[in-house]
Parts: sequence; C-alpha cells; structure tokens
Amino acid sequence: MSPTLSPQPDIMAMLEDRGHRSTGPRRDVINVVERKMDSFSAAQICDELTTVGRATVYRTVKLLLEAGVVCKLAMPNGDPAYTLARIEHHHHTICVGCGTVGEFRDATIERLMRTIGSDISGEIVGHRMEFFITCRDCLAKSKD
Amino acid sequence: MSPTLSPQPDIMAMLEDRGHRSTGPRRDVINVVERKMDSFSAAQICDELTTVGRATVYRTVKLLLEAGVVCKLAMPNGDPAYTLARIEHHHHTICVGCGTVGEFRDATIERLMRTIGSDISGEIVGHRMEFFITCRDCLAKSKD
DNA sequence: CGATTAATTGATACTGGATATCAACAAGGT
DNA sequence: ACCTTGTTGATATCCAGTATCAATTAATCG
Repeated sequence: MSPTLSPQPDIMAMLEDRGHRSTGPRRDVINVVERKMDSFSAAQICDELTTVGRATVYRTVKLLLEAGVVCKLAMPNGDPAYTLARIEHHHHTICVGCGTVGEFRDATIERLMRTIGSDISGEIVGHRMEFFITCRDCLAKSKD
Repeated sequence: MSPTLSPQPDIMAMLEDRGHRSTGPRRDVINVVERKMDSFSAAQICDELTTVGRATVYRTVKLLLEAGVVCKLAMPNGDPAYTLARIEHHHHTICVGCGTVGEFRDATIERLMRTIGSDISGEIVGHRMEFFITCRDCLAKSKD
C-alpha cells in the first residue's frame, strides 16, 4: 500500500534489544514517528498523541535517538528537528524555503573525513554536517 | 604582551558600521567576548557582567553573530556555544573530552561543496559542519 | 551647547524544548 | 498470581532566548 521507501525494521524490537520494555505509550510514539515522511518536533508528537504524556514522548524520542532510529538536526535558525533515519550513515539537506529535509550520502565526504583527520591534532570521533538549500520546488516558486 | 593571535578589528566600530550605536553595555559585552579564548555561552557573559541586563547581553551577542564577529555552534549534546571568529570562513573542531573548540579551514571542503552541489536537486545556500574530536591532551590523559 | 528623536536598556514576563521528581502503575520473569 | 524493576505522567523546573514597555541615552541638528 504505502510505497515502502526502505522497509523499517521493527523499531520496538530494536528498543527491546537495547533493554527497554515494550509499553503501550512507546508503541504509540513509534507508530506516529514511523509514519513521518518529513522532519518533526517532539512537540508535534505530543499534539498528535494527547493520550501520551509529554515527558514520555520526549523520553521515547530520546531512546529512538540513542538507538539511531531517528536523527536530531538543527534547522537554519537553530531550532531542533527530528527525522526518521532511512540511510545508515548520511547527512541532511534542509530547504530554507519550505523546511523539507532530505538525506544523502556521499563517499567524498567520508574520504574528506580521513583527509581532515590528518590535519587535526587529535582523533575525530564524530561530525555534524548539514546543507542548507533552496529546493527545486522553492526555486521554481521564487521565479514567480 | 598577549600573543595577538590575529589582531581583532575594532568590533564596536564594526557594529557602528552596521548602523548600531556605541553604548556602554555593548562595549562591556564586547570587552568580555573579545577576551574569550574558548567557547562561551551567553549565560556566562551574564554572570561575568552583572552590570548589564540579561536581555542586552543576548541582544548584543546576536548582533555580533549577525556581524560575523562570533560563531554559534552546537556542542556534541546539542547545547549552543559561541566562539570568537578568528578566521573568515572556517569550521569547528570540538573536543568531546574538554570542550575546547578549534577552528580550521580546508580547501577540500569548499571543493566538496561544489561537488555535492551537483548531486543535490536545488541550490546550496549554506552549510553547517562540526567535527567532534578527542584532542591531543585528552588522548594523552586517557592513556593514564 | 542644549533640544530633539530614535535607538537602546533592563526588569519582568513569557515561550519552547527538554529534564527532574515522585507516587502510581504495568511489564515480564519466576 | 507475585514480585521486582522499569515506566508513566502530572507537575515543577531548567535553560536559551524573545516580547514588552516605560525609562534612559546616544547621536544629530540647530
């Protein structure tokens, strides 16, 4: 029915593997998050899930973050947003016009990492990389 | 006396050029920021400058941010931090051990930007890039 | 210099994201 | 069914940052 972009593993099972219990509220949050095709905020989840407490929503999102199921990223203005991670290791493009978030992976970046590693006194343990773009649709719109 | 890392231009003058007035509170904030050799938070400035109101500190930091005098960056845990910008266009390394922030510039990155530009449907208007590292000192410490 | 005008200040209240507290509750093993 | 321990959620709190607005002050003009 839905055009499975990339079949999500059983997210609740992933959390159970990490030692967390399968509870109703958690399944509810996961169900909502799982359907998100674009970025979302924890507050949005709260709004859509009035049955689950605020604290639990934030806690569950945090668990998902730790499990790598979702990514936390920063919009151009710094506001945080979450996205369902569809690609293992990837980076984000964020349209400054409409806020749509895209994922991409580029081997060049990973190669660059290693290059930079040798320029830096210390050991790279991670990175954050976000590209702010004007997407095709917004470019088209801006042309009147 | 102090080993002038790179002679700071008159920051207050830069703000005046941007149409802002030279006021006591602003000069106070700038004086404190100017001396920062590492990253800092707006709250820290407030603590060190009890004579200046919270709102004014935040406002002034924002002006400095807009003028490109300071950079806002995100620590590994997402907490915001500011640093004095010493290099025109650069990226940051943040030590996850001690929180020390470094700046670096790499032509490869700028080249990469262009490469990626062609892979993305839309136009790149900006980017954010941060490297989380374990610095030499912390590496040494961890070796006992 | 002193008057005018518009920017600035700062106390206060507020927003929004997120976490701490803690008593009530439920999951899952025995 | 029972017990232990993880989980929940209402509430309070925290933190970064912004809105408000009357009082103040910088820069300009005469």
